[in-house]
Amino acid sequence: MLRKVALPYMKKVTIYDLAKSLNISSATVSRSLNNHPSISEKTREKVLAKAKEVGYRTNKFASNLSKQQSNTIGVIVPKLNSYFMSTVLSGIEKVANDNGYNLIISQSLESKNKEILNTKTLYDSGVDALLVSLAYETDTYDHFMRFIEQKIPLLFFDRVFDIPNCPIIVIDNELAAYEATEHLIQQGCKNIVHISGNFKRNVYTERKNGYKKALKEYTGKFNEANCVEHDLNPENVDEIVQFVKSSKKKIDGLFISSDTFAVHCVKALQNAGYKIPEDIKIIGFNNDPITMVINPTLTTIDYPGYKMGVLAGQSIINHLKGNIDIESANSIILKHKIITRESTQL
Amino acid sequence: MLRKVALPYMKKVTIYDLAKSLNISSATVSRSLNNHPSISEKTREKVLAKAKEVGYRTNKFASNLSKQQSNTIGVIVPKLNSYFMSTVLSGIEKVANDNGYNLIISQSLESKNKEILNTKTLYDSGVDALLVSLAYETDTYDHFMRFIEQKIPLLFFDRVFDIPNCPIIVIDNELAAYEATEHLIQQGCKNIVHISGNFKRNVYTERKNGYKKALKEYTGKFNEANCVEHDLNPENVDEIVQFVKSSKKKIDGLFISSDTFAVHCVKALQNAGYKIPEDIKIIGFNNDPITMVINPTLTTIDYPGYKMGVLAGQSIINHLKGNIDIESANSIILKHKIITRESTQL
DNA sequence: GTGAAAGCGCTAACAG
DNA sequence: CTGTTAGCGCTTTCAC
Repeated sequence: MLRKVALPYMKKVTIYDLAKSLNISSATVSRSLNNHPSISEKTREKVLAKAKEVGYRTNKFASNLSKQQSNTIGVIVPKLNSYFMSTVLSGIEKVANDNGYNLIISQSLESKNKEILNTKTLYDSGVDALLVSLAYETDTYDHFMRFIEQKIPLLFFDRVFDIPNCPIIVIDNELAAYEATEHLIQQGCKNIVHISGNFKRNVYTERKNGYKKALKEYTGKFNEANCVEHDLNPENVDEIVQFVKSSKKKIDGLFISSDTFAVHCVKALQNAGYKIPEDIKIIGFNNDPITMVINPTLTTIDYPGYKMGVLAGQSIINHLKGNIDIESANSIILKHKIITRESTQL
Repeated sequence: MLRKVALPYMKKVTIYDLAKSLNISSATVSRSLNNHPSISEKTREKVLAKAKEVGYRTNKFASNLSKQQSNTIGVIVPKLNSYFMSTVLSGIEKVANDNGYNLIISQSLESKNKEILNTKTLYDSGVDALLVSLAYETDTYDHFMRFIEQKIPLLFFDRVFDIPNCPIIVIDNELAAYEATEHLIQQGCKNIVHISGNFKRNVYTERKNGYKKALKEYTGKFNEANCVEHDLNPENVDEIVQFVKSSKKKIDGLFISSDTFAVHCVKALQNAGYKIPEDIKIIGFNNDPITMVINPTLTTIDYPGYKMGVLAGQSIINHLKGNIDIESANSIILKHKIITRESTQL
């Protein structure tokens, strides 16, 4: 049987109710509730006590409507369910919550269109600020201009755009990639292949650059064909095995831009008869927990997700609270760290 | 240099502006914008066109204040950054977004107090409905009563309470555990130990029951001491190794309530000289992707996280939209599936 | 230190 | 089909 759901019925208590029962004005109640300086300690306490007694809860909509701000922060991420992203989110949530902000989280699912939609929704929802990590596909930033025009703080993290005056939080991907490649070279690899994501995204191009730089510096040689742009989808891991197999020059090193994908590569290559690290040395990226339980354990780049989230949250909240050093806020570069494990060492 | 951040300056356009520039009333504008049936196609189009032209965006606060509803759904989860939870969230987000709902997500971090706080915040934020998966610690449900009293739809998923009239979405943990244990028995295990989380939580007690049931049915014996209550924190995996080592009767089977922890157990036991599955057979729970890349691949119970999220979202939205079969809505039990892999088979 | 009153932008009952 | 109008609950000048 289908029927309409009953609606709330318990009468909500408003500041007027409080005012009436205390014989004061609603304005005084409001001020007391908000710790306005020009209110006597006595009345404030009276109000607070009464409020507590009757279970008063402030109506955010009325308050937001009046104040024209929402105390919520919007977040757009490519995917919720990746170790890295959920860790970042966890950090953002922590500081947001500690500072009395709500979070509205949405995922672009790597689609530019969805990202644009998310952007609209969050704008309409009246978020006070927006935190975003870009979708694979996104190659323009018109949809963010609305926020910039309205001076709604906008911050990119990890997968970022370089928009003037728009702060970003990243790691030094180029340097990290340089170190990863350097490590492989030092381990004796003579033919290192780099497997990465969509080169539209800063993180992947920068890593490619680092890879290239290390190669040039150490060997003087760099072969564009050794940079594989891939969707990093585990289902397509066979393409990598094929690539390795069919290479004329024996491949003995793999620098892969994602731990999860790297781990699948390890598996697939082992199944194809390759020994890791004897035949091929492999280094991943992210320091996903998975890297420690696989066999062999995976050398990787530690990438501080939680910290990135915390910093993103803090920066934007500082910004919102108005106390920010504008000059220095434009970008934060977090430290990464190479973690050497069995997959690159004999 | 520190200074206040500039505030928005672009004039917002309201329905009054639209009304004026079209020489109609604001009510008509409002109706047009909301596709009210009793509005002529002509005016509606006129309004919509104008709205688009001037970049009108509805003010949610005013609308919510007036309608007394927010179009947002609150979610409380123990942790954002677990494979399972982020997958569930991904599912919830998908349907919420498709149906024009926003999501406010918060994490309890397994703490009852934080959960209570989250509960308050979300209530104050005026969520239309609440989706929750309980913290480890939570053992009372007073903090949810507010929602029930106010008839704000409340739904639990995965880690649930049995509150009258409160729908839940779960899997049949007992049956799943039964099957897991049965599988180990059939593989020849004579002394199976169960390692699980806090037995306060339904998911863990139910699994324990299933384990017990299978043992009783097949062997007639059940030993309480073989049920290990553990925090499932990888850092404490040594405790398990110790437990196994010091057992008088040789342990040859392990049913572990969490894949991530199981994987760490596999590693630690291997390091301690045990062969998996030769010495000890191990089965996990969740079908986390990690199970497929570890060596040996881990037998586990497939646990449909994304689907759970989608269903949770759909149920609650159906509820909100008023078209729900109240009688049948009280619980949804999703199908699980045992996935046998190398860790339990010779 | 406190009160009166004018909004904030939208919705919905009522009237026509 | 459209307009008038009274809120929704809170904030914030402007007086006193």
